[in-house]
Amino acid sequence: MGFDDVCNTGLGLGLGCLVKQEQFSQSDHQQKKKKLFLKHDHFFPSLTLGPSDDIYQSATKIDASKAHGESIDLHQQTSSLSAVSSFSNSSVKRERDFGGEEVELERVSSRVSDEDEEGSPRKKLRLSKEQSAILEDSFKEHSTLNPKQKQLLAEQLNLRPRQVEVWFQNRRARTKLKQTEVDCELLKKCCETLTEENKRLQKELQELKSLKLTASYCMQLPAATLTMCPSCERVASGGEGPSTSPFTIGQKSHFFNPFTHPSAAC
DNA sequence: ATAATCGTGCAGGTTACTTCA
DNA sequence: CCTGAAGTAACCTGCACGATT
Repeated sequence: MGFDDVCNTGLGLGLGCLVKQEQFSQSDHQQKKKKLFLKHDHFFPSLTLGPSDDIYQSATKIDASKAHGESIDLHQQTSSLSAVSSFSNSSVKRERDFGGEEVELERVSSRVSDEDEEGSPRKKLRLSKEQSAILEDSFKEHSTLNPKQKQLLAEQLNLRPRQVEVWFQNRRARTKLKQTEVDCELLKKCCETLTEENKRLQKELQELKSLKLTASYCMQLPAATLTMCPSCERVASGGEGPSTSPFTIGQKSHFFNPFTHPSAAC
């Protein structure tokens, strides 16, 4: 009935999530991790990949309020970043670039405390509107980064690769959270629809039961043998067996619908 | 061929900071 | 000015996987 029209999901909570092929052609490493993506990251939510107003609202407001231009903003962030670097206990790790040669990249180890020698708490920069926009564009292209893309983005944005990496991780998490909320809302609606459908069917069942009792009483026949077809008005007794009976109550094709045949009642 | 080890990246969760109503 | 909520950068932990030994 209307359920599919309302829900139109088939409860298949792919729910508008499409497999994004691009994700599987990011890099050799990511191709190798295809299984992992299939498990975790093969949905590409339709609602959250565009620049989400609520997500970027604050950043926009910040920049609008600053009104000093990007250069100042970037400069502030640069100094902020250098401050971060100074206390980040930056362990130098080696990341392979695509030529196979190893490039030394300053990298904040995620397993190392982010306090510097003085024990000052971690600083937190705010990405500028421009930086956010570029990151967002990149995320639209591919929600994961290979090392070279990460490095290029970091250079372009004057950020550390680690910061780009973290931004993408957080962005994926936000996307997933949004999608989960959407899915949850959809499930709620489906649940409500199913509940109503269930109520309606229960009610219909009750009416059918009472109708059946009334009909059997009027015809003075045992309820078990009542097999009259309302359309052809032929009556078959229960003793004739299902093979010879043109219909039974249980047979859907001849099932009497009291709602479409109200005049057939006694 | 197989197991152990290492490096890396990710998801999920948390913390700490910023901004704003 | 104070405060709580929301947003988010940065971090931690555990896991999976591939490469190397």
